[in-house]
Amino acid sequence: MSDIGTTGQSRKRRRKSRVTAREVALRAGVGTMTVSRAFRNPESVSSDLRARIDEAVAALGYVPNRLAGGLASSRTGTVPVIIPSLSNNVFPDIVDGISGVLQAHNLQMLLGNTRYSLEEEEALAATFLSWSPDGIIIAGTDHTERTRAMLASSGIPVAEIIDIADDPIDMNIGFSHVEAGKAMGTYLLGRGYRRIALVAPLCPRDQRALRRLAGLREALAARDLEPTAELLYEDRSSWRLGAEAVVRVVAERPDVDAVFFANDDLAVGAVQECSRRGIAVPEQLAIAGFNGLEFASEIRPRLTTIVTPRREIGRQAAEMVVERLAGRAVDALRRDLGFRLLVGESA
Amino acid sequence: MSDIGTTGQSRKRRRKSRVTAREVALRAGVGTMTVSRAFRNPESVSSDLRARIDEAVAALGYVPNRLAGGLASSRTGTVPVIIPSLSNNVFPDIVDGISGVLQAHNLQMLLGNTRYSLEEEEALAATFLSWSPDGIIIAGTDHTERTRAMLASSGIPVAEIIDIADDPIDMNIGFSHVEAGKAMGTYLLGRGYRRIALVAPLCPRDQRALRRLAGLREALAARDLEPTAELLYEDRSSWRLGAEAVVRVVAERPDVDAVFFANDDLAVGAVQECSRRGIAVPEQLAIAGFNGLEFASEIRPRLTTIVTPRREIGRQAAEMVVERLAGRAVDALRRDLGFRLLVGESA
DNA sequence: GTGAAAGCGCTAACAG
DNA sequence: CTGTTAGCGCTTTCAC
Repeated sequence: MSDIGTTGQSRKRRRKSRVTAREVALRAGVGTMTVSRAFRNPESVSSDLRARIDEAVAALGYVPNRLAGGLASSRTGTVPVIIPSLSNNVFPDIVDGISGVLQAHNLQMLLGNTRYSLEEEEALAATFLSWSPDGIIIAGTDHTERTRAMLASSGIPVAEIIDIADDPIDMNIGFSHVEAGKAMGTYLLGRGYRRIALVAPLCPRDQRALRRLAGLREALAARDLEPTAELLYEDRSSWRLGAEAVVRVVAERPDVDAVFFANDDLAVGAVQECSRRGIAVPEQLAIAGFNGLEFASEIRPRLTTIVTPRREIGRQAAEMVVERLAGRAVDALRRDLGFRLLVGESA
Repeated sequence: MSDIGTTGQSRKRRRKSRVTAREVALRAGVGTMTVSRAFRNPESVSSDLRARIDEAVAALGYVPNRLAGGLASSRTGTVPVIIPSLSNNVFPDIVDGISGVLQAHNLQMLLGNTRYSLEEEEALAATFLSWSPDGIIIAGTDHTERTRAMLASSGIPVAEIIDIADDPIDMNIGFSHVEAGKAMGTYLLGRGYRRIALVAPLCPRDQRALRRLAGLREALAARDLEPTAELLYEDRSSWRLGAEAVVRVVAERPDVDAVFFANDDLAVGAVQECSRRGIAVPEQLAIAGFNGLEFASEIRPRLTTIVTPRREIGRQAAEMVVERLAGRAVDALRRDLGFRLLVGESA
């Protein structure tokens, strides 16, 4: 309607119909079916025809239309991955693990970002499902009812990752955030800390972070203790936020002897701020983090934290999906990969 | 073929054909066309029919098949984004900028990761194009011939981002990495440093990092100087790598008075290592980074670095694509967003 | 405002 | 190993 011919920059709205398999077939003097086969299973076509097809494909610049292929075969070779965030360093690791496996099996990964919103997650799930994916990997085990229903009735392999649930939709691989929090709590108590503060982001929902806190509280409760202070932030976790948080904690509750941060970003920011303010870590204040990101061991004092098997979670989740797609049964539908306490010098 | 009926976990290979628009139409007592319209432009359907359709959709759990829709309309509402890495903190910022805009315009972002390989980039481009995207955003301006050809002939809006080129495929938005490197070089020279070492990752190719070095070399050359040392690493950049690099530089060339790291990760690792080894920064050794990531200003001494307009690049790139799709001409096809020297205490 | 017909480009299923 | 026949489920186009 508003093509600006003169500049040449406004391309034709109606994309010039691409080269089709039939054109290739005509040029190569074969049937379209043979072209189709040559693409998906070259061995199933005689080398003679294959050569002629290859020539035609190259000459015409043919690119198969996957929409048509998907519509006809109802297999698209795509596996959407739905995660809450990209900036959180935790997810790139997971995604890397996933993409390596998928790529090796000629599956295309589609990435969706929920920004920690269950509503956006639901919208993403619906959109992705409307693309007829072969399988789907989704972070977390907390979803809206509709999301669960859609995924459950989709008929494709669904892998929920990072957290573990009692009633997964289908496959589930991760570790218990409650147990991890408890482990850290037990460790801190074992080191003699008693007045422990908790700091976590309250992203509209980061249920997992909250579960870690719950676990820590459990550990305290087992000794008839409770957190000396709790700080929940709305903002996205960052070093700066951790720095601010530790300052607030110390100001409001000078008696606190240890702070558990729900993630390493916060914790590292706090450690740095302490060193700037001359607060001795861990003598005056112990600091613990969560995730075991690279930089946690690069600062001094090294951060005491929980290392999570992120890449492995991604790898195994993708493999489970791949196995299913291959028609093979998956031996363990629910896998708890655990975690590891990494004792640094900060707590 | 190998359905394992007993466990129930091996779903039917042939997914039970989903609810179609016709079933909805039958139930609502309308034509399929009306169902289609009700979905895409509710206002164009009488409220009476719309209500009946809504009821049927809800009752049947109808989800439109986008493959069929895309095939028929040749518009899919998708915009693939091809980037070299996710773990590099630079890209999440860009992707965030992009996704915000796309989401607001009901476009779906598809993310592809090249791992800094032009071959993988080519494969990704081909795959994505085979999904009939509405537009495409791709990091960098260095591509294989075939990638360029495919993108150029695709007929859709193509935005190359982060770097700027003399002959972009279509739209181009970013900043000059050469100029940025030069700016840093000029700054370091202005501060009196003369024996400057360069450290960069030699990811099978991170042309942009190399261009930053080239720019710095230019600045030196303008004063008849050249780098005192150059260290190129194959591995992925990390704090650890930066720490190792600075140790090597100091060991091999104790006369070096400043080190330019091609990214902040390396630089921060180096600063930390120096503080551990008692090397005074910047008195004994000045350190400069590149990108302006959050943590660069959270360590002490604060890192001197170049802040790049990552989010803005993503935002504008997406907007350009959106404008094009709306049929409007884009005023500036090539945009240099510049960069900003952030002077910290490290150099 | 609504519907009927005719594909979009590919692949499943069969026949040869 | 190769070709033919039918669609996949939607949207375009054009009547009504």
